[in-house]
Amino acid sequence: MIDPLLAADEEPGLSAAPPSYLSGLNPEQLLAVQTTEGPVLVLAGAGTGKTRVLTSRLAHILASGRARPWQVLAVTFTNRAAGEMRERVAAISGADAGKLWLGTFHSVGVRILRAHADKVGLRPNFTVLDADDQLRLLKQVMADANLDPKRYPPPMVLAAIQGWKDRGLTPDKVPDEDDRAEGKAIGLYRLYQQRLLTVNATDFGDLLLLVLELFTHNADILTQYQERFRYILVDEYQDTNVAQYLWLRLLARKNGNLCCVGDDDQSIYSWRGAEIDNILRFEHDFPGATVIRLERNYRSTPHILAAASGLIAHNDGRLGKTLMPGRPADPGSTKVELRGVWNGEEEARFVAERIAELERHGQRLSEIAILVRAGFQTREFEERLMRVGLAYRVVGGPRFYERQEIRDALAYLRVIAQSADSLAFERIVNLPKRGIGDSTLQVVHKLARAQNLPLVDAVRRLLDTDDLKPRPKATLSALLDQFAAWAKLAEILSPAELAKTVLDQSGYLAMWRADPAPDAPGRVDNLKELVAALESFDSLTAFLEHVSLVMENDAQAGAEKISLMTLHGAKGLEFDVVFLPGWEEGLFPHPRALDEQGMRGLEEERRLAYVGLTRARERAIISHAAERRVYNQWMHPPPSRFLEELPGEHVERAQIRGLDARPPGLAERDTAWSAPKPAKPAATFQPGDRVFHQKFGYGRVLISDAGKLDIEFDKAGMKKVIDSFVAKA
DNA sequence: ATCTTTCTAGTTTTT
DNA sequence: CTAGAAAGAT
Repeated sequence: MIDPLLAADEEPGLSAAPPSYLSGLNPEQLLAVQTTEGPVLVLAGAGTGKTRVLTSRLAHILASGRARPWQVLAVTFTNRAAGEMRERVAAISGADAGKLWLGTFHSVGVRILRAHADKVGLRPNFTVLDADDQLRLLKQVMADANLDPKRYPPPMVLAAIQGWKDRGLTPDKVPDEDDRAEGKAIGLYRLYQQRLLTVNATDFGDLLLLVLELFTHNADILTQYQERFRYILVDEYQDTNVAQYLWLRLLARKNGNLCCVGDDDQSIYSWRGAEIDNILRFEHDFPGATVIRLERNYRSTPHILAAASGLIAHNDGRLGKTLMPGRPADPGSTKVELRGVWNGEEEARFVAERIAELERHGQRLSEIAILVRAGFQTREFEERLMRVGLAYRVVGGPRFYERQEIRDALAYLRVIAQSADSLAFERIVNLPKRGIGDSTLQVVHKLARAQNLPLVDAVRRLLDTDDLKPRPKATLSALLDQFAAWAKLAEILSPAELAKTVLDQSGYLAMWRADPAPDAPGRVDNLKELVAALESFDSLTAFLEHVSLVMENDAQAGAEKISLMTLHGAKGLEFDVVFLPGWEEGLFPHPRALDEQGMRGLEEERRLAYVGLTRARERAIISHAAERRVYNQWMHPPPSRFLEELPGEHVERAQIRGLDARPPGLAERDTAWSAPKPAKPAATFQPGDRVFHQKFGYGRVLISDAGKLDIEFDKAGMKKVIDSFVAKA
């Protein structure tokens, strides 16, 4: 309901005081909240109160009676952001925030798609496949097409398909010259889409692409949504891809009330198809747009702000914002701290010691974060923190729903909810072991492919023939009966009860109980946890959708623990103290980003560094190691080029040394030099030995003759090498 | 059909 | 190094 008093506030002269949700906003923020009509681009620098503006704007639109909750579409980038926004809008404007169309692009997409599934060839209970299933499906399609996966690596083909989907391209719209895998990829894309429809499933990209298709081919449906959504809000606009842009354009075409909030300096998802041009071109795409800049930063100390600004200034192609300190300079505030260490181990020790020290001075652990470039870097810190007894949590680490036993259990539920889900069926058809092996499945696959059937249907038909051997046939027949029985049970049991029954009767739980492996009990526990998680859902489909779209891992949020996460994962968060380890060439900027994207890649890495720095309120502590072991290989990376780009007057080197001198701490810690890596024993090599060479990588010895080796290297081919240059692998 | 061994290839970020 | 696939053994 609209509060008439609040609505009256909009009438000039009648209002006694501005509504409470407007108080405390600075002039730019206020403008961003109150400019409700027409296209608006809000360029919100880090820490400038973006979330506040978004929620106030939503509240304002609702409270002023401009729209009812279900007439507002608000899309965010993460589920976390969506949840937070819903909560805050509810707190400000009271009722009905639950009726807002508020969620990620993908969750809004799936909602629309389920309502009109028939229009795109799906049934409403379609499954959303995760990355793993996508790849398996593509591998099957490629096998059917007799394509050698060695020659055309499935992950590359899948990446191409995803890239096309991100750009809103269906198979027939992909230009021939964009084809990959020697002209095979477009055809595979088409077959892959066909197979998805057959098994009544979509992948992530489809949640955007198919909605786009739905809208462009059904003018009436498009109109319906255009009229419904009177106001559209988009968060993190810099990370939208082309498909999402086209989506928004279609939906906003009618009334034009599109407000996009973003920061071009924080665009870090180009590898996922994000198109930074979307935000750079907004004024061009939406003529007459109002552009509002939020440049007053209330989060970080002036030193941190200046360091981050100085760094990002090295990027070209920015819209240009200048972050101004919104809080007074505190004479006691520290500069950005920079620390060189000997190796990764010492880095972890340094960070842990520093944290312990801060904690002694009253710093809360929940306000400390260690932000790394790549997931594997967390391990060293975990080990150290565990050893010294500092509580931590890894945010976005291995996800609960991605564990093997959970995926297996989910596969059972998926088949029950949607029998055509062939990927799920295949996963559990022989789990626990039922004697259904390759040869049997081969027969099933052949029929399924020939007739374009889901696997279950293919099995059902084969039961009437003699194409299957008697024993597997009987087993499959029993299994299908079991599935039918469970499907019936699903109608009367709660999802949690159903899951319990299925895990029991299928023998899946018993399988793990009987497993002597040390991790088996943990898996049984996880399965119990899964059942517990199911209890808060009243429909199986709702739960499965939650699993596929909401990959959150926020169970322990708020606990008094250090947060350990990737830089990507930290976007949108803030902490008192932020550690930024691993600022070395070869790690950060990540060479792969450079290889694939060149200058653009470097700029994105720099933005990532910027995001990292601007997470910090009080302290940012950067470190780099002189020596690091990566995959069994010692690297001696120079410090990251980003270090030189930080403005010197806002940075404090912990110990004064030249950037490329030996790392500090070395002279004091003579152990580091006097006991370097154990001296290489003069190893002798036999033909057939696996060896490692600093330059040529791994290889195999073919001939060994008086210290001279002929080696066939995996990558570099045949080389003659002196034996002291290689080590046993 | 399933278990065991051998080999190879891939190593970032995530809705 | 390690996961996953292929090949070989039971």
